[in-house]
Amino acid sequence: MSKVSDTIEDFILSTLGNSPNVNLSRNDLAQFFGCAPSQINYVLTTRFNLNRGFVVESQRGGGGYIRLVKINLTSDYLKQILDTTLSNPISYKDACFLLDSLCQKKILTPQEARTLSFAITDKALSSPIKMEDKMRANILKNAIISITNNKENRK
Amino acid sequence: MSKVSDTIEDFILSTLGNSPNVNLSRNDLAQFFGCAPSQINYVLTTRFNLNRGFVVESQRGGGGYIRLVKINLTSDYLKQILDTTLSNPISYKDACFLLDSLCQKKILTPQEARTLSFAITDKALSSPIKMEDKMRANILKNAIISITNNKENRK
DNA sequence: TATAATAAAGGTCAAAGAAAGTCAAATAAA
DNA sequence: TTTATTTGACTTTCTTTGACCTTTATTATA
Repeated sequence: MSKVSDTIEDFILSTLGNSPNVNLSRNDLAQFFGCAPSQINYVLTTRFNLNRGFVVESQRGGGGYIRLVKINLTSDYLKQILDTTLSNPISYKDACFLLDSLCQKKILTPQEARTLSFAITDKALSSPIKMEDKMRANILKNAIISITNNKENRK
Repeated sequence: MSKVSDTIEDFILSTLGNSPNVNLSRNDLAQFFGCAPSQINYVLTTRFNLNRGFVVESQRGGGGYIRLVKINLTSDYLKQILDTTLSNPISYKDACFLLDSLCQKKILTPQEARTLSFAITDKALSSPIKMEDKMRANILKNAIISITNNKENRK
């Protein structure tokens, strides 16, 4: 019983294809999937956020739209991620999406991303005091800095 | 009078069959066996834990699920390491030596070892309560199991 | 033409619903 | 008696829905 949100996500991803952006209509999508319009917003905020490498623009009123842009500013993007996302606790799921997007932006190799994803599961970080998310952010921040720095030095 | 937990375990094992993973619904299982949902968790933690070669993933909320992944450690050497060295706290230095030796034994690739070494520095693990060594052991244990298992599955 | 009303988008937020997780008490088995 | 199992109340997480809000474009009117 696949979730509607997942279906919508897949649909948007497929309409996006390889192009760097796409325009959508919130109402049309909601109509098409027989859901509340606000569910489209839910999908956008949970699936197409900065962590996952997307920016959402929109316009209200007649002829309004929602525009999805895939971001690709590698070094600025990375700086931003380190300063924001990874300066706060982060859940395993969000961390995986982040790793994935860093991978697509060639900041990490798929193998590095995969290895890190294994190093930061809740189980791996299980601690008597509840701070897995905090540890995870810290580990990723340090690891990513080390990895990218290492690549720089090899050039 | 065979225990319900054993019956559930058998059932899960048979639905798993030879495939490396399976998706389950906690509520459906509980309903089917006429037991409390939490008993499913009991079965999972007692019968499908890391020691017995399983990893459990799950998702709550609408469309939630429980996913069982079977791991298989081929190397006896690795088994031993996980049961001894990595069942105790380990310093950064010792961890690096261990990663190196796993590398020489082709259990990890150099890149994997390097990535992990970045994930387990004292800085990455810095915690208000002194337990870096313990965290480090745990992270390595879980990451190495995942990595090696993943290689198996790709064969 | 300038302005006011209306329509046509999209946005927000909180409540309800749908799973799974935790933990401790009660019970059963060894 | 000790250990393992079973149960249920309570919690957390994720999804879905709907009522109400804001912004923008278009249309009607003075």
